[in-house]
Amino acid sequence: MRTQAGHVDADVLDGDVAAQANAVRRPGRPRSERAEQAILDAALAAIGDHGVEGVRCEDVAARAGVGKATLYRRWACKEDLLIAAFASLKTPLPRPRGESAREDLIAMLEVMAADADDPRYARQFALLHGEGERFPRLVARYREQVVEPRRELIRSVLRRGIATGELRPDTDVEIAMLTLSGAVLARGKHDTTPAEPGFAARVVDELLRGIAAR
Amino acid sequence: MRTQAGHVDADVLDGDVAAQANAVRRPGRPRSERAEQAILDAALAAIGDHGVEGVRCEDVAARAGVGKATLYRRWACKEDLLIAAFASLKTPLPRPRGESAREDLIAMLEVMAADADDPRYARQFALLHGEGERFPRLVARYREQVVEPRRELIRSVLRRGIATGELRPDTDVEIAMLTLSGAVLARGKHDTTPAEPGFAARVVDELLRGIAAR
DNA sequence: AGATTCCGATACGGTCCAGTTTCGTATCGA
DNA sequence: TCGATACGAAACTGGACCGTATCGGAATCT
Repeated sequence: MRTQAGHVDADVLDGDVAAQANAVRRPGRPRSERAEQAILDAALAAIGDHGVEGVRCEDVAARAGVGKATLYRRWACKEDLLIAAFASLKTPLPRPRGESAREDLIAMLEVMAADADDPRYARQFALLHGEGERFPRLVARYREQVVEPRRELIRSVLRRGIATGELRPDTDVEIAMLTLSGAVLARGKHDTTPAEPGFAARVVDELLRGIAAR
Repeated sequence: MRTQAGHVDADVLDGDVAAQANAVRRPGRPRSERAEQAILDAALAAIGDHGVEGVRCEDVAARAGVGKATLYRRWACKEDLLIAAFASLKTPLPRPRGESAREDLIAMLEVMAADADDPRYARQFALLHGEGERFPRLVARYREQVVEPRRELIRSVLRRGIATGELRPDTDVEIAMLTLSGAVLARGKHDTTPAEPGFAARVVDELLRGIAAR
């Protein structure tokens, strides 16, 4: 029993909402909302600098200008903190405008490519490729809340394109989705491809028209 | 000065070759070749189980049925051991048969997809996505010796296909390469796509003919 | 035989770091 | 003002793990 009274697991998921809904105000000095946000921001910065495994709670507290106790009063362990930090990093996906599959896909990939260039996100990719052993709940949550929604959005755009006749009816949606998102993943930050401008459009167009002659 | 006499850095890269070339036989009991191989195998198994960061030298020695001293007599530090372990894991890439770009690409992707399903390899992907901070030399070596050769091979197949007229002359080789290898990367082990049979062929074909209607 | 180097096993020192505790102080409701 | 809780700072505990040292014994050379 590590969490204190009033701090149940749900707080990890959406602490602010639960805190406000929980109208029974506790006596004593209220927790600093500023500190809370500073900790989450510091955690994200630390992830960006040292990777998920490399985050040190002491460092996070120092960056946030906060004592470690303040941190552990809110989250029971490191993984809970990381989960909350990722949850606080909201990336609104572009709503497909629905006019053309091509444009929607380009918009999607542009957002994903921009995210991949943000170190706070780039580190998260490692979670899916072996690093996540120490934080299984974090990995599961990341997949549910970040990876899968994006994939499903791409799938839906592809399906709509098939329905409207813009795309071939025999398109393998799953393969096309993996091809598109994989290109962004493979580009990464690490090699000689620094933030090319038309990257997303070129990927989409190359897949759309195919590279076979004729 | 940690390495012993006769053990220079080159040994880390290709210990066996250097040992045989170094014909000056040292007095005393020779090092066990069996132990050496057992350690490398154990290291690869440990990487597969716990990831690059999760490998414990103590565990590697135990798996190999070897004392830790035997391990440190050969490699000065953990990173050197990991480098040697990766180096010992040779994956012969298929020689492009050159008859058709399509077949060569499929063969390439099949090998890469099979590797991605091997936990000993799968963990390595994490190196490229943030985990490698602690082992910079390992990351550099992995990129040089594993990632780049594969990419270049794909590029060369694409270029040849353009030259023979099988592929469109205005194909963006880099984009196509990222798309193909990215699909393998994105598939990963982690989601609901367990070792599908025709995966590689479907990726290649979808890119070749395009998904746009008409 | 004797010197030398290796072997597996085990104990040890040192560092890093998650999580706890303590302390003096600040902020709330009553 | 009083009780309760929060705050930052810092000390502390305990475990994990890298790398070293030491041991008795084995293999190989001269």
